[in-house]
Formats: sequence, C-alpha cells, structure tokens
Amino acid sequence: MSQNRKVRVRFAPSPTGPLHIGGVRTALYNYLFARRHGGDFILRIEDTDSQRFVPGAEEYINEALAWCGIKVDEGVAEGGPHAPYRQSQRREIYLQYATQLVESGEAYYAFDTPAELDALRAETEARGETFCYNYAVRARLATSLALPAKEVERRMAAGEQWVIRFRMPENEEVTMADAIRGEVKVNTSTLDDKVLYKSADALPTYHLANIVDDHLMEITHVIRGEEWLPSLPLHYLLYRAFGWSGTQPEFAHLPLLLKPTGGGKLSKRDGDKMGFPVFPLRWTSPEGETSRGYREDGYFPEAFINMLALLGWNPGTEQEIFSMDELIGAFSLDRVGKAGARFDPEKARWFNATYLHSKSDEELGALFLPILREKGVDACIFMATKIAGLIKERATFVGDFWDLSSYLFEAPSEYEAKTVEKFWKGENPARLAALRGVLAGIGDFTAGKIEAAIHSWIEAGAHPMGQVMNTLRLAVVGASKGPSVAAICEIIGREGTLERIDRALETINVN
RNA sequence: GGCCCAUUCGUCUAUCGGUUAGGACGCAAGAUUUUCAUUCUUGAAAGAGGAGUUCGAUUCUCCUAUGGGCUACCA
Repeated sequence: MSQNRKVRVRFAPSPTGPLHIGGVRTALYNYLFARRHGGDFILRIEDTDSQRFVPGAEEYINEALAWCGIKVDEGVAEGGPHAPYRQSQRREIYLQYATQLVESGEAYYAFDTPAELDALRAETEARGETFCYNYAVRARLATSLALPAKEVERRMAAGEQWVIRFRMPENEEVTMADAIRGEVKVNTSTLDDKVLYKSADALPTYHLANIVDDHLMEITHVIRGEEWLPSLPLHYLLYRAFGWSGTQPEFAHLPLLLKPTGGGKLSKRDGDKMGFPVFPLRWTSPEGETSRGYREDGYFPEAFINMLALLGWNPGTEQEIFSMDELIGAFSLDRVGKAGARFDPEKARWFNATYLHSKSDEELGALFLPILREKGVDACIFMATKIAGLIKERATFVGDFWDLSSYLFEAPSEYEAKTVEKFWKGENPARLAALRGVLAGIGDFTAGKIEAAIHSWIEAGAHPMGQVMNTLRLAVVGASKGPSVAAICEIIGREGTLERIDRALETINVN
C-alpha cells in the first residue's frame, strides 16, 4: 500500500483535557516508529468538537510531549508544509470533501433533528430491536435520498440544519488489516450511516476530518488506541469512496491501558482515587480541580518513558532499561502485545529508583540543593552532592532525600525506642563517653580519619564493634538508619557530633 | 442487547508444535553490611474451561466462560 513512501505518522489528540498516560504511550509508540524508520512525527489537534474544547489543553499536550523528550516534526507549534495542523482552522477543506461524497452518491444530506432521532431510537428499542441508522431506515427519513431535489434545496435555503451522512453499503464483508491483530472482518450491515459533517457548527466529525487530513498530510501509518478499531471499517470505506485506497495508511490498534485493579480502561479519575498520577504533568482544570503529574511527583522523564514503553511492548530480550535512543533502535510494531495492560504503579516507582541510582552524585546534588535551601539549610553544591551520594541508594525520588538526610541538619529530638532498648545498655553508654574523647582528639575531622580512629580505639580496648558503632549511631542519628556513621559525623562536624553525644548521654540516661 | 478485540505466575511479559514454561516488579528467606537501605543468592507463584487437528499442544481450529472496547450531529 505505501511501501515506497516516506514514513509519516501522526499523534492526533483532541484538546478536551490533559493527555493521560495512555495517550502519552500512543504518542511515544508513534514517535519511536517514526524515528526507527527515519520518518516524520506529526502532531495534529483534533478540535472538531466545539462543545468539549478545554482551554489550556493544547498547551498541556505540547508541554507534556516536550517533557517526555518526544520531538514533534510538524505540528501546531512547529508549523510545516501541511499547516494548519489544527482542524478547526481547516473547516472549508472538510466541507468540500464531504460535498464531493454527496455528489458521487457515497453520502447524503439528512435533516432529522437530534430529538427526532432520540425518539426513533427509543421507539425501536421499546420494541426490543437494535436501532441502526442504515439502509433499512434511511429511506423513511428526511434525507436527500428520499426527498425531491427541490425540497432539499428549499430546506437548506430556509436555514434548516442538516448533516452529511455516509451511505453505508448493505451486506458487504469488509476485510481489514491491522499490524497488531492481523485480519479483521466486519459486515457493513451491522454498521450505521455515520455523520460526517454537521451544518450546526460547520465542522466535520472525527471520521471525516481524520481520513481527509491523514490523506492530505500523507500519513503512512496510523497507530492509535484500540477504541478506534470498531470504526476501522468506516475508515476503509471512506478511503475507497474518495478513491484513495492506493495510498491508504497501514493501521495498528494499540491495546488499552487498564486500571491497576482491573475493570476498565485507565481513566482520568483513577489517579487521585488510587494514589498515583495518570497524567504526565500536573493539571488544573478550568474549574480549579488539580490532578497530580509524574513530573511534579518527582519522576524522571526517562524513567517514565521507559516504563510506558514496556507497557504493551517488549524487545523480546531480557533488557528492561532503555534510553530513548535504544527504544528507537529496538521498537517494532510486531512486538506490541494484543491484550490490554494493567498499569502497575509499583513498577513505575522501581523504574524511577533504578534511574535515580544510576545518576551521578553531581547531577543529584544539583537537584537536591534547592530543596535544602527551601528547608532553610545554608548548603553549598559540594555539600548537596556529597549527601546525595551518601543516600541515593535509599531513595526512589529526589524528593525522598530530605527525609533521608534531615538528621544531618537537625539533632535528634527523640530516640527510637527499639534501638534504645537494643543498644543503650551494659557498658555501651560508658563506651560512648570514652569514644567522645577519641573523637574530640582527632586532628582532621574527615570520614576516613574518624573511622580509623574509632577502629583503632576499638581494637586497643577490644570493644565489640557492633555495640560501639550502633550506640554512636543512636546518639548521632537517633535511630538505626543511614549511611556510614563516620560519614555522618564528618558532615555534622566535630562540634555537632560531640554535642549530640553529650545530649544522648544526658537524656537517654534520664529515662 | 448488537458488533469487534482479547485471555501464560498477583502485575508486566518471553515462548512463533517437542522447554525442568524463561525474565522483571512485588512478596518470602538467606548472605553481605557497624544500622537502614543498596547489592547478591534462593524460594513460592502461570498456560480460563471443553472439544478437536496432530505422534505431540501454552502455541493451530471451534465452542463456552471471563475481561475489555465500540454502539452520539464525542474523540
């Protein structure tokens, strides 16, 4: 069908709200496919539903894709040879094509009002039948098929509202190809005469706009969500009606992303309900409702993308960590799964932790510094970097760093009961008092020197290492946690360390 | 209701007729560690059910069940 054309794919969201992670994954697969084949990735805004337009949604989409590292070649913000890329700005184009279909007999004008249709639908269902606006009913309705041409003209001239409907063929088996599912067959008798264009807002519906734009923009592969599979026969038939079957794109329908609990596709509301973000970026609706985002929750975009890529696709190897470039090199549609994938927030966290652990201390320090400052700590980048290196293995997010290191800046106000019970006994308090003297006498208060001094004191006195170290840790940290106690002492400094020891000796003994 | 799609450990998945059904997350145990965490090792854990086809089915076909999607002058 389109073997020799340059690969061109599009991501075509409608600006009815923020993009959720299912949409981001669709965009990602399109992007990976385009890059893999040296093609173009186009962003088209499908704003043909004037009722559901949400201000800010388009900006959100642009920002989200940029955060994810998905670069748009042609689109609303970037421009391109097929501009405009916003469907509301292409109205005349659609009317022209819709009219062409009426003239060739593939479509027709219909004058029935929504109220009339509702009544007809209710009436049919009351009889226990399934309502379908097709060959069987259209002859009885007010359409250009049944009405005399003069009457059609009269109604239109009188300003009556009309729509253009596709004339769905009767009893024809449509055989379609899907890159992920293989062959899919549907009989046209189960389909209805879909509305293609409505005079009320002078806008096309999705189906018409989509086919016309994909054709005009020379799209070679349509990669979209599975929810579009039921309308694939209509789309095939539209290509045929326009005489474009020769350059019809190939189709791939992606399995849906499901709720972690099962029971339906992931929806915009699930996030706050289940305690994880469903949006890439934080979103505040025009009504003022805020939903959390992966970015604001502290996810690295690389980790987020890596996680999404593997939700429904796999490389066939055991590799799980992929950079964007590696994904581009490995991606193929035939390794996309057929079944819906349940989203697992735990695995998302694991991906972020893995990425965080692999980052350099310097990079993490730079991210940690503003947090320290915000907490009122007068730290420098060297200090932030040093601490980041000490605690990163324990963190999932940079946002965890403060909780994992706050004891470096604030002396313990209380001591963990379990640890007190375990170590504040026997000779340990006395040993700590003795150790205080050792620490006070160290020349250069650095981790290496501190550790060496403690060790030689332990050896000389034949003290039990575990008891000594943990008692010191209890005094300095207040709990049984954290990196090497010597490293902690260095950061706290001699004065701070000695103060904390004194304080422990006083307060813990009292109770 | 109608039409369409799907179905391997709890979850994401590998397997393209012959495997002790592999990996990852999570979970459990152990080792390492001055603590916590990391890391490492080990373990528990799966082919929805029923018919066929075949020497042989997780793999192919059909039926059933279950899950999901669509069924708007929404996308």
